[in-house]
Amino acid sequence: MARQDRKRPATLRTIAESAGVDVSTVSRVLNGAPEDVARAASRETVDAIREWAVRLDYRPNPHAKSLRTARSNLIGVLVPRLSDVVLATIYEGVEDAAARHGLATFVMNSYDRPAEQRARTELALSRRVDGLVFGDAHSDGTFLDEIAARRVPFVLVSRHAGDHPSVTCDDYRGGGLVAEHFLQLGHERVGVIAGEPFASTGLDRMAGFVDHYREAGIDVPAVHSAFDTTGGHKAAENLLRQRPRPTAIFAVNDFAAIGALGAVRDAGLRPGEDVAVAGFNDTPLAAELPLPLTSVRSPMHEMGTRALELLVSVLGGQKPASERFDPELVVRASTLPGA
Amino acid sequence: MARQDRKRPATLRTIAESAGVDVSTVSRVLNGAPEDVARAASRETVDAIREWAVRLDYRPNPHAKSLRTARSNLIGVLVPRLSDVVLATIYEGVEDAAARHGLATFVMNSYDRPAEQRARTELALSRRVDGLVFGDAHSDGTFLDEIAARRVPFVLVSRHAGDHPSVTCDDYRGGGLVAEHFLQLGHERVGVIAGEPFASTGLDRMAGFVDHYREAGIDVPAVHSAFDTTGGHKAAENLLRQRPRPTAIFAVNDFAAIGALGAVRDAGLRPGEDVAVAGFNDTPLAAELPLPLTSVRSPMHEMGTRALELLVSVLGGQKPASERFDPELVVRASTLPGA
DNA sequence: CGCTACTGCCCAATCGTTTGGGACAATCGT
DNA sequence: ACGATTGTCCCAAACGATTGGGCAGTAGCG
Repeated sequence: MARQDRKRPATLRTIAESAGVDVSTVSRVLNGAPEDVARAASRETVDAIREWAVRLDYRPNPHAKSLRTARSNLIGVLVPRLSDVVLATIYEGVEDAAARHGLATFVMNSYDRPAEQRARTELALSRRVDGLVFGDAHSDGTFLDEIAARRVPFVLVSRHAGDHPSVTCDDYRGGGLVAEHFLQLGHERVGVIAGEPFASTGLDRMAGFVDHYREAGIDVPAVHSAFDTTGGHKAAENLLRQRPRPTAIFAVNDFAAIGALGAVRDAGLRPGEDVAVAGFNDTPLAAELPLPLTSVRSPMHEMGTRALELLVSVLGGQKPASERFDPELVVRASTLPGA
Repeated sequence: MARQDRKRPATLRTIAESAGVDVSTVSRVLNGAPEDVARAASRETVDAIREWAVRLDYRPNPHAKSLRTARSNLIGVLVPRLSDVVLATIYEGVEDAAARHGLATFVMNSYDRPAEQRARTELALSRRVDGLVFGDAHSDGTFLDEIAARRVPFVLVSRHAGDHPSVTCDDYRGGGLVAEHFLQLGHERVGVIAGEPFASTGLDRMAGFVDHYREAGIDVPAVHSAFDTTGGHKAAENLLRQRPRPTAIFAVNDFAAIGALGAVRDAGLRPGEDVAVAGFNDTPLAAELPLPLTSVRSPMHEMGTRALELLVSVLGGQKPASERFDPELVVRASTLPGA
């Protein structure tokens, strides 16, 4: 009988003693591949062991397993900020996929600060993660190169950098879509709120937008900003000060766009009528805003799941190609004066 | 010399061999309390060991440590949805505090579904967490009682249930604040969007509001809804169908409030002028909305950190008292027709 | 000088798994 | 009938850390 039915959780040994076999046999039966199992014990022994395992409510001790196998099945995820719904959604995708692969994940905020990125990464490493997902890659800087040089398996998500494997949205194309839309509406005097200068998302979206306009022979002023409402607000104020005033503003992120709407209103102008505003990511809020926001939809959840899967293949020793998802323009009242 | 300078990470043994002492000595020096250290080795040995530790870039193997000590220093956190900025912010607080206490955390979504709550909790337990933080407590149901009966250390955050230790906002008072505000503005015909019927947050906020109005001799219709924009939108449509029509709506959550703003607009009414709308949580967006939203501020981040600290004291064998934070009304244009 | 009390270490067991290598019988092929 | 094969298991050594209990040598004490 099990020595300790109540006190401590069942171990391989408890089962082994109950079933009258060796712990190695139990281990092979409970965890081996089907063929291993067959080789490890007879039909009846296998059944008996399995029965005892459920009866004793056996759960393998992950620490023991990790210690022995030198694999933690743990993935660290770094994001600028979890309270940014975009990153939270991407993380949900990562976590979903990880669960399906039997991996555990944990997130940490880096606040887009290089020092924190380093510190958090070291922390993750000291927790012996098998790999990392960076949602906060900076396109400048050498941090990721150093990590790669140390042979740490990782992938990027949302932002890309260097030629490290990444899963992103085709941000350049997304910016182009907005430009196309604006041009169709006849906007010739426009501005773009470009986000942080180190994030490929903002940079690409801006570039796609600007390039498209340039093809139409129009130069577009861009101003960088934080990715939040306050950042967007301030940036929009700047743009609105220009003369002649822009009739449309593209913010590379929904929150910045909301801030821009606020700035337009504060300037005594009617958002959507006097100044069209478009955002990016098609956050759940965009559709429900008092003035519904035109935005570019990016598959955030899916990007997260694909990133995790890419990481799995990296862990498998492969060197997978980066992936880029197609964005989709969702037109709403904030760019439709007539509506 | 270390047998393997490059290949594998340094262990106590590597250091022991380098310094010419036993691993037990190294262990005591590196991890013991100051007095232990003094008893374990001479001044010079201690220095030598410490020196080797940094030189070899030693990081304790958490799996070995957890296996031996039967303590994982891991905390599981359950939330309805991480892409809800309220919960994400609370989690950030939890994570911050955990880091300060040398604990690691990981989050999981339960989507407020009992089956997921159970499954995720079991998962956390099988990962051998030291304790849990539930951000998704249901006030009905017996799940938490069962967990408590199993002696699993946990605390609740954001919502309370039964008399399990919890860290919440004084939601009842928060609801009262809004009622007070509405009454001062002269609203006699009002409605409340109450959120999910199993969440103490919504229930308390509604109760505080309704009770306050009842004291003024006015009955308030309440309608439950999901905590998101769509839920708020639908609920507001219902309320707006009533005759006479309410002149003010209290949504127990900012997202529901935003949905309500949308519904008001869709009904051909002017939000803030024809129908005042107030929310709850004072999400960063509230202030930046085209029509800034009156909301009740709750200290989300702080609630998270306090919850973790409460859990720490539970882990220390104590039975701490629940904590309730004071909310604060932030009045903005959505309830100020003249503004 | 004999006894105790430190000081400064080391030994060895233990946590729960995994895994290479046998051991011992029964069965098979020839 | 004899060696080879196969089916069933067991042994024992890790993985890296913690921790109770030694055991020398030196110092202090009467």
